[in-house]
Amino acid sequence: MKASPLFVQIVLDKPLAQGFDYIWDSQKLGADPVIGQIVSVPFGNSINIGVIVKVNTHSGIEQSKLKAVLGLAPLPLLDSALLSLMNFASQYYIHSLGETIIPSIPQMWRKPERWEKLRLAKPSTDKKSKQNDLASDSEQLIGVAQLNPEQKNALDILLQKKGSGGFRAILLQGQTGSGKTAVFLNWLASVLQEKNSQVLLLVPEINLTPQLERRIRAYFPDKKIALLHSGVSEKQRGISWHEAMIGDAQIILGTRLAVLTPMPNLRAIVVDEEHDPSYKQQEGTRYSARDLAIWRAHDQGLPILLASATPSLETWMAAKVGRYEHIRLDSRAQGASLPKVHLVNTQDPQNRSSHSPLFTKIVEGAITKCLSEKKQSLILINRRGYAPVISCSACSWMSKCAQCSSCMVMHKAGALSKKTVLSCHHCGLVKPMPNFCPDCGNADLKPVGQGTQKIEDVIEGAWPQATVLRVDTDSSRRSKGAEELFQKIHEGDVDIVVGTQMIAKGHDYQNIGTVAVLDADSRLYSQDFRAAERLFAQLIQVAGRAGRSKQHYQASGDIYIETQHPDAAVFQYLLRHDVDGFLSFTAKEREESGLPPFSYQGLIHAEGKSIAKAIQFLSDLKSQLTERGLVHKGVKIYDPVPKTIMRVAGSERAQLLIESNSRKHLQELLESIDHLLRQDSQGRISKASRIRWLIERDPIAI
DNA sequence: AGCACGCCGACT
DNA sequence: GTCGGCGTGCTC
Repeated sequence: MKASPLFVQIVLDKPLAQGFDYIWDSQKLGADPVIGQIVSVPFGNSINIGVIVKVNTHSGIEQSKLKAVLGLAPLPLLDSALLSLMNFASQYYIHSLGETIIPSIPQMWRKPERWEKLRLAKPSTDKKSKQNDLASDSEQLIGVAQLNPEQKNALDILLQKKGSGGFRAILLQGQTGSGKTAVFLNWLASVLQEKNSQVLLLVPEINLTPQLERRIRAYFPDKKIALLHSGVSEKQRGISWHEAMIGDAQIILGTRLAVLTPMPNLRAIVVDEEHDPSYKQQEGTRYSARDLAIWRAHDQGLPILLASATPSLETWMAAKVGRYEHIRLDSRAQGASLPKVHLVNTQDPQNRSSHSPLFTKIVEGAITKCLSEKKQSLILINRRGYAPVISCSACSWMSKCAQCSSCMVMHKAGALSKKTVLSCHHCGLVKPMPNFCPDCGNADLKPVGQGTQKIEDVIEGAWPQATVLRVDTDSSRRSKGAEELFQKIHEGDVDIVVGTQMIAKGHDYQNIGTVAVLDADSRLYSQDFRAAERLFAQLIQVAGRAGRSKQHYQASGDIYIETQHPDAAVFQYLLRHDVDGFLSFTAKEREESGLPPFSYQGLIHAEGKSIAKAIQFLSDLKSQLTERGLVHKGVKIYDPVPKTIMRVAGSERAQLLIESNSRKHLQELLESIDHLLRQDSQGRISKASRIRWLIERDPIAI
């Protein structure tokens, strides 16, 4: 051990750009300081955890101010590969290194008072036996032998050794049911043949899809799997993360946060449903797990497979220009054929239903037919609750939220609470349903519009003999979670399922005859330029549910889309299941308007007591940037605008969009903005105007 | 971010 | 007289 005093620089989970120096007492700590060590330190008047990023023999800080490192986490070092990923994420997403690293460590390891206990705890060894129980559920074991020629070909391409660098990015594009999962599981199996190797499998928010987990357990009965998603308990997450970190777990299966897991022997990455917006973190360091996964693969020289039926335009274009390899699966693997898509024009008075303005005769007919054939129907409506707004029939009162600029949604008794309530979906405020208009006292308050609850009522009225099940966040919260609801559907006790987008995600249904999407337009009216892309992906996914069937001879299902604009491109391409056509069309549109992926974007969020102040803050920022000559040619700064939902939980929000044809110029500008704003801020709150600000790179919702 | 310190309004 | 508002500055 060295005799001269040592100083370490430590980063903390604070919005402070700099690290802090501490004294390192090798004697007391019983070890030399090493970069990547997780430690506990006193900071202010509390104890924090941090990570060593530098080791020095001197410090620029006055000796008397320095405190000493208190303790060491009983964990291996964060290795240099992980730290380089963290550094990149921190810079790219303009957040401090500490607030990028620390939140990626599970809660369990963030409590220094528990370290001593964890240090003493003997490593668990009896985990493997537990896994084999689940493996008995071998519903979908597909080995190489069972792959169809197309899948085999895809696997062959994946198995080819390409070059020596190791990095490969491959888009595996294939419609639902084409057997993408079987292909990448076989590929991962071959990667895992190398002793101790690890693979990372990223999935969208999957708390609802233990199906994939079961399948993987069945597929890899002798491998240890680390699960890292929101459905896993905090304790288990800590254990899984640790198993990944020490190289004990070979398969790391998780949602976006799993991309930041230390994995010493990582050999391959799969990002399933790579287009899914849930890969973008919407708080803290707002990273895209898909993009970080690609960066990580590139940095570590690994192959990465991006799988999707409806690739994001970004990925699809990269494949088009040859930056990524492109493998396609075109036929449905298990004999099921594509569902027939029907566009139902809700404008046509002939189609109008007597039951509800959201239903059409065509959809009703399809459901009735399904019922008689003993098949299930899925009805999608993307609105929770009974009615999205309540209005007074006498005056102009509407159920506006007191804290937000949105309306409160009526939830009938039973769903959110025992009584009928009004609930704000933005701030969570819940209040009793008023009996009289708060403005004029009129007793006639009318529900306007329809949510899942209302549709459930309508269906129960229209088909009294049918068993109806509602699946949305409300109903799955009341039962033991969505899984229980899905179980009911699988057991066949349910004739008609009503739900939000939730029912279309990841679940395989075996007996669906009809899928109906009510009010598909509602998502097109959004300002966001990606609305159509997202709707298309969702509809293709929904359509996939209709066509899935194990029985070869069973006719494929039908999907009915209710829209006022059947001619819209998104529906026309859907009609033909033409994913590439839609993406080409969208690419052309984006190119003409200079939108991503033909440009790069950053968004400055501002929130404060009044919208005027927030806008003023952003206007000032904009003019400062121009005055200081920080805006390159090719960089466009839009005018500040109020957010679509301007008020949330009492504070008012605005945003400033920045667009650039050069990644580099955008990055430089965002860094300058961070620098500039930090000068007059405490943390991320401006001193002068009390505006809380945030810089977001590559926003997905504008 | 979290927290302490510090200087001005309506309460026991 | 004081409890407490939040503006200001600091944290190694």
